[in-house]
Amino acid sequence: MAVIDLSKVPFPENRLRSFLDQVCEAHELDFAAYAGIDPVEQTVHGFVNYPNEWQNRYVEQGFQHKDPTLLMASRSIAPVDWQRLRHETSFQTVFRAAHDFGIAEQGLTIPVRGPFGDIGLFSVTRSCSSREWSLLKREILGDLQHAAVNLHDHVMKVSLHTRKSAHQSLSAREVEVLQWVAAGKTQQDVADILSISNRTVEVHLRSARTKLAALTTSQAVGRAIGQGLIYPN
Amino acid sequence: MAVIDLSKVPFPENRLRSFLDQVCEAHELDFAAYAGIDPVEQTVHGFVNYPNEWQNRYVEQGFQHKDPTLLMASRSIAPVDWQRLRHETSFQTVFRAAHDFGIAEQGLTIPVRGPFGDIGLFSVTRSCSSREWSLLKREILGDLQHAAVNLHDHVMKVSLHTRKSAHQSLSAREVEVLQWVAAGKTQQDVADILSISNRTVEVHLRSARTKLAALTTSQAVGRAIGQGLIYPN
DNA sequence: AGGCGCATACGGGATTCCCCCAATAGCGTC
DNA sequence: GACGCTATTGGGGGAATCCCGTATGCGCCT
Repeated sequence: MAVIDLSKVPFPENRLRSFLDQVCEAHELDFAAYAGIDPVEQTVHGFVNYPNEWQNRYVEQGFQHKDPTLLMASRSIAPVDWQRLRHETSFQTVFRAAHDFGIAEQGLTIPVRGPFGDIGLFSVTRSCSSREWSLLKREILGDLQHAAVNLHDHVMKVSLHTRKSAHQSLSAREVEVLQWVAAGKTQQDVADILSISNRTVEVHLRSARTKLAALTTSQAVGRAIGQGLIYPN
Repeated sequence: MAVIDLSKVPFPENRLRSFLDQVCEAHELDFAAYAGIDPVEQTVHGFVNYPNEWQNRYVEQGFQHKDPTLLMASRSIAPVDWQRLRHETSFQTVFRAAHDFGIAEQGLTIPVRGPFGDIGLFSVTRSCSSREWSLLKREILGDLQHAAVNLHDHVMKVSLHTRKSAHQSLSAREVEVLQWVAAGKTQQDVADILSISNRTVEVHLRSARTKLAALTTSQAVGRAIGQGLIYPN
């Protein structure tokens, strides 16, 4: 998965970086970071506030693949406080390294999801005691949540044109067929249900696989569910 | 600024209703409503604050299928202010009817998405001028966002729990195989990847299908994703 | 009017999957 | 130690899928 650092892009995206600074300043935070995961393009758009040295180190070590804060938050609905991850070994690995760059263990990651399986992860950190942290958190969590949503909304709107070219949606018939297949029907079953030829069913499936860039029908079903095109059964 | 932290409230079912009341009271709102859409079970769990007469009317007329606030919010990342929907004919239809029940046109709907395609829609209304509304909105949007996330998180955790208890879980190996199949690998591919026989892969798949009560592997993949056992690729 | 996407239908051949069967070895539990 | 569960491996045969095509009609858009 390619990691694209938006802060180095000569676009108005540089405003995003300064937005992070504003958030930190307004809420007495040390650092903030955003990572937007685009499931279609398999890319991660990120921009952070952290020291450059730590950014480099982070990517060098491939921490984005094992960072428990990202893993946990990408499966969660609500914000994830890093304190709850203390006991995990991967947490130790990443944060022992982070400590050398002045990054504290107090922090949280807020996940935001869009309608196309896109995920935004907004993290903030602050060096302080646990007590202070929990007080501060209660006070600013609403604002952070709001900021996270706006951030992700903005980033996704920006990369909407990219998505449109890559994400061709399925035809109504293809969705219909795929939905039945996901419900455990064979091609012949679907043909009977829809009163069409089993050959035609196969054509629709083939087309759906192509559009979803799936090698097998099973993968196509998984992708379609992941993108909310069909519902699991 | 009063913040009701749902994460700390242990929820018996009927508390959800009173939580809506608390939100309204804390933020000077008239009504609040939550609708949780579970794509797996094809169900909608709703809690509202509205007058009972309006609830009945709403469902009678099938407004949930044309209500533009729900349609728009279910496609959006950020909160949707109802003012932006004024011009739509479906908005007129619904809100002309709503007006007779004392429900104002000032309102907004906050969408929240979970990792499995589940969507929560949290709506609040208030009878006031546009100016007042936009001022109030700016002040409480963060808290509302926070409340929406916690609400959805809680509802989904409850329904996930009931779901999990009903299903037997797969073995580690079965999950592993299924995850690779969902990634588009053939049985032989998986066999090579895991350095086992393709026959063994097939046995695991068969076992997984049986446990998931799936007729085909595609359905098993769909079910596994729907239950959060594996992740779409 | 022509181009394009979609839905429909058909075929042959290669591949894969699915289901029946049986067997061994490890690991934890009763 | 017997029992149960899991992981592993194997064969054979039939069914289904997948991939390579071709072809027609229909609607939409420029």
